[in-house]
Amino acid sequence: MARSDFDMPRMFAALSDRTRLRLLNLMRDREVCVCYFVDILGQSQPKISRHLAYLRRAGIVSARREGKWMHYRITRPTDAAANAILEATLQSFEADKEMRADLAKFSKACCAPVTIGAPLPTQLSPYKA
Amino acid sequence: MARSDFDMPRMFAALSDRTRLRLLNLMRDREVCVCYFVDILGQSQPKISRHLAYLRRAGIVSARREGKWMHYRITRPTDAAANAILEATLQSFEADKEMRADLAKFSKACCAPVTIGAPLPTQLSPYKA
DNA sequence: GAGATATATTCGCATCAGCGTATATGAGGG
DNA sequence: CCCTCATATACGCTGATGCGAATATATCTC
Repeated sequence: MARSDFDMPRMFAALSDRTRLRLLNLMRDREVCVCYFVDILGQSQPKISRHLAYLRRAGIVSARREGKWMHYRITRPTDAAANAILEATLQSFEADKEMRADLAKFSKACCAPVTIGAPLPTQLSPYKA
Repeated sequence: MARSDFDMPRMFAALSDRTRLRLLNLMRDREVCVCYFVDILGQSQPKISRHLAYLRRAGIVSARREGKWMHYRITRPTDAAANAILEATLQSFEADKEMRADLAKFSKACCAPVTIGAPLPTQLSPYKA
């Protein structure tokens, strides 16, 4: 059930940036290493890192360290409404050209014989509706 | 179907403010006159007006003039995903104490023998899921 | 058209977001 | 330890946002 103390405006603020939406798109079904974000979005590492921190502060993603690498994944909000909103947002990416292109680049990067050097992304169990 | 050129970040930015969410809550099933917003939220008229303008620029609400009064109502985005997000957001208000209190004040204001002086809100046909 | 009412806009200010650049932290390998 | 690599954070700048206060616009009434 929904918790009335969830900070909805904060979540919306986190979603109000194109770069952050692209990051979420890449994390939709898997845990992703920061270096993939940098490579695929073609943007500076500090910028990516800052946006990931923003998403983390909003409670939308969580991070896990593995050696030198940091893996980010989407954290499902405990608030039911927030979760529904996030799900609808993620679904909207399917109709977005750039988002699809990002995912395509992602598959390419992960299937290449020599990867970026970072560990391969971990496929997560599919979300329950 | 979803239009890929819809400005999703802009919509999220519009939703990232508590005051604007409260305005949307009051408009959920009806057209509402500005003076009701001012009365119920207990905030200054320019502030309410500015937030309504923000919502309008984001394409979430539209306005209709009736004499001296302006009536605002929610505009359903043509983008399907945006519409789903907006719907989930509106539903989330049902679990929110302050939102419910706002609606209660609203009923009271509209059922009072002498209203604020503004025209009564127009009930809109229920939205289709 | 003068006054009253409802609403919108402007202004000035404080705060915050986003960016590039530079630097700090943290882990691994010699 | 020192070096390197991956990532995070600090700094300084610019532009946007939110606010109260004041002012402008639009409509109605007389």
